[in-house]
Amino acid sequence: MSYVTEDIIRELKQAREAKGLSQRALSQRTHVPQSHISKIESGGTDIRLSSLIELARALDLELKLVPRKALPAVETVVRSAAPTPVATRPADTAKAVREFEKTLEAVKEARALFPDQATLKQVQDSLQSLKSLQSAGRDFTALFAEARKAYEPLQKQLAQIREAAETVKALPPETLRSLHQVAESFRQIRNQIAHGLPTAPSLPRPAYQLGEDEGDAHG
Amino acid sequence: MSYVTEDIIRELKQAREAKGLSQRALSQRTHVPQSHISKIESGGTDIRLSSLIELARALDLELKLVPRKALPAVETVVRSAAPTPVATRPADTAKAVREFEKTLEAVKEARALFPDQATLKQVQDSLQSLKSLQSAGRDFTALFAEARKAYEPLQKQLAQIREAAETVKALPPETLRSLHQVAESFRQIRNQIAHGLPTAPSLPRPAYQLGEDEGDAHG
DNA sequence: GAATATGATATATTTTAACATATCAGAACA
DNA sequence: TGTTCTGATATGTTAAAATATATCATATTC
Repeated sequence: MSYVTEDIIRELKQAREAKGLSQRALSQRTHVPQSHISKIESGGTDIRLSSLIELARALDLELKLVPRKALPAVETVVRSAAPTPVATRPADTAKAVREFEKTLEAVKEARALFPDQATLKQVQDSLQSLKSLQSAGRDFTALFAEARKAYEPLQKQLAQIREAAETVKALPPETLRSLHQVAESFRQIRNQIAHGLPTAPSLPRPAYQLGEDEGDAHG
Repeated sequence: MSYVTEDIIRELKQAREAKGLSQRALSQRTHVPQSHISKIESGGTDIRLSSLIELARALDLELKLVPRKALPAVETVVRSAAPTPVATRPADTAKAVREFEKTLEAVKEARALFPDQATLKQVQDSLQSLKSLQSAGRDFTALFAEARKAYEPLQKQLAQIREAAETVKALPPETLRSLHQVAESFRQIRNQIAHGLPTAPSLPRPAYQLGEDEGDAHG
C-alpha cells in the first residue's frame, strides 16, 4: 500500500471493527463489494475519494481536511468523542488476554536475561499497568486493537534479545532503538486507555463532549 | 462532480487560494499536473486518495476521519486555527468590492419593487452589515470567497423578482423559499466574519488556539 | 499594446479502481 | 464434527484517474 494512505485506511478498518461489523456487513450498507473492502483494508488499492466517503459515512464518520497545526487539538476532540469499541465476540477478548499474557511473560523473561536494560523495565511497567486497567474492568478488545501494531516489532526484538543472550553478546543498537519505540508505543496506549476510562464518574467531562447516542437513528 | 466529494474539493481549493497559490504553483509542489488540478477543482474527476493527501499536505492540511457527532467540535477547532486568507492581488479585492456593491444595489432595487418582503430586508441588512465590516478594515477577499456561492442563486432570484414585478405578479413560492436560504447564507457569512475579526484584541483567545507559525518550516 | 499569468479544455496513452463472481483457508459456533 | 462466518485471493471486464503535452480565452501587469 502507499504509505501516505495507510493511516486513513487503518482508521477506517479500526472503526469498522470497533462497530463490530464484518466486511460483509459493511458491504451490505454500501455499494462496495466485500472483496474490494478486503483489498482496500489490506492496502492493495488506492481508493477513490467517493468510495472512501461512502465507507466512512456508513461508519458514522466524516472526512475532514484539518490544518496541520490544528491536528493535535482535533485528535484530542476525536478521541474524546470516540465510543468504547464493542467487544464483538467473547473469543476476541479471550484471545486478546492470552496474547497479552504471553507478551508480558516474554518481556519478563527478556528482563531476566538483561536485567540492566531500563527500556525493558519500561515496557514491562506499561504492560503491568495495562493489566491493572484490565483488572479494573476495562474491555480488553480495545486494548487488543491498539496494542496489536506494537506486538509484532516487540516479538522481533524479544527474539533478538534471546539470540543475543544465547551468544553472550550485547544487544545490537538497532534493537535498542526499536525497543525504545515500542516502549513509547505502549506508554501512549496505556495513557490513551487510562484517560479514556468511562467508568470513572468523578472525572470532569470535557466541555465539548457530546451527549450519548446522538445521531444514531439509522440502519 | 459527485456531490459527496464536492465539500472536500471545495475546501481544498479554498485552502489553495487562501495560501495565495496558483494551480501551477501547487503543481510544482506536488506530482500532480496543473491541468489535473483544474479538473479536480472543477469537479470533473473522482480523485484517488493518495493524490488528495499529497495535495492536502502541500497545503499544510491533513486528512482526518472524524466521528459524525464530533464534527461540530472539530469544525470549531479548525475554524479557530484557520489563518486569515491572503489577499493575493489588489485586483481581487477591487473585484470583490465591485461585485459586492453591485449585489447590494440590486437588492435595494428589488426591495423597491417589493417593499413588503421581509426576506429582502434581511438580505439587505446582512449585506449592509458586511459593508460595515469591510469599512472596519476587514480584508474583502475572505468575504468574496465565502459569499461567492451565495451570489449566483441570489442573482437568479433577483432576476425572477424583476420579472415578477414587470408582470405585476406575486413572487413565486419557490423564489421565496430560495430567498430565505440565501438570506440565511449571508447571515452565516456575516457571523463567521464578525466572529473571526482578528483586530479585536480584547477578545479572549480560545484555550486550544495554537501559537503562530508552528510547523511552517518547509518548502 | 505586449508580455505574462491563470484556469480550463483537448487529445492520446497507460495504469488501475471498481465490480461481478467464485472460491479458498482458517476460525468460531453449535 | 459439521455448519457458518470471515478475510483474502483469483479471474475477467469496464470505466476512469493519472499523465504528458499543447493550447485556448481571459485577466493582469508593465
